[in-house]
Amino acid sequence: MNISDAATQTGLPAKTIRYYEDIRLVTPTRNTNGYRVFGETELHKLTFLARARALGFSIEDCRTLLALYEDQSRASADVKRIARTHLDEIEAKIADLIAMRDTLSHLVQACAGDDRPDCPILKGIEATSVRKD
Amino acid sequence: MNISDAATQTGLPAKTIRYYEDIRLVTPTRNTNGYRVFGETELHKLTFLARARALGFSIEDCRTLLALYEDQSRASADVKRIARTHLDEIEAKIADLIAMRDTLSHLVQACAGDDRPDCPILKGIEATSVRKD
DNA sequence: TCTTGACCTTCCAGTCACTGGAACCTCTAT
DNA sequence: ATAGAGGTTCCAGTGACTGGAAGGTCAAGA
Repeated sequence: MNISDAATQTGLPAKTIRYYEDIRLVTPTRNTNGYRVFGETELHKLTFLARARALGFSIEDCRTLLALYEDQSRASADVKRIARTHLDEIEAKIADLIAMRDTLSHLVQACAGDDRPDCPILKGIEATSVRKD
Repeated sequence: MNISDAATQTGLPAKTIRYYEDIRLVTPTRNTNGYRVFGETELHKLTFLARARALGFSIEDCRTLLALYEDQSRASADVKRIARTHLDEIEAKIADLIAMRDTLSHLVQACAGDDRPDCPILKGIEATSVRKD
């Protein structure tokens, strides 16, 4: 299977797959013509990577998770610790964004949005800081 | 006022302030010794930037907002449009993160997290895609 | 006066995870 | 034979800083 088929199968851009080989996340073999060949194993790994990335795991987390995925004698505690940490980071980001949204949506609502210069949004940026509970 | 005082006043790292000068967001004057001098105007601008950045506006949005902030004959509609667009992006990010969180927290809950290899998280990454409502 | 240490300066490189583009090679169909 | 769709490598750029090296400047104390 060539790279563009692998891209279609996994939903990853071909560029990204090449990048993943570059940083040694996958190791496709090569044809006599130099083209990458993706077998079932590499395709599985790419799919795993695509989904782990969609869950927001960093590349380095993905590398570790992939190693655990392939290690039949892993401890699930190792996986859970990584996932738990990542989950906490996601929660923190959500909280940050909600604080931003709340501040900003108040300001947007207060702004007439006409051709006059008076603007509660600019005043708000001048005066307010983002509240984190 | 020297850069470290400006940093303290605004809460921005000195490095960041230098960077903001580099990309022409602020234009402090210079002392005879070459040190940057921050007057009231530049300090105001830095404070405005720090707060706009805390609300998640991009640097380019900040540049535009700053120009509007300084323009006494602005139309508040211009400000509102930028803020509204940004607000939509924040909402989208929140939705993405909540989808990730929901998927991931289910997987974490299902995982025993002991020394056995059986792991619903890895299985979940293998099988599940992130649901966006 | 000299020295110490805390400032300040510039410039270069690195971060993260790709992405775009140039220049070139290979395969398939007409 | 040629056109077009694939493939390859390599280099540079993204956003918004951040770290670090190498060196200039200043105020206080011995």
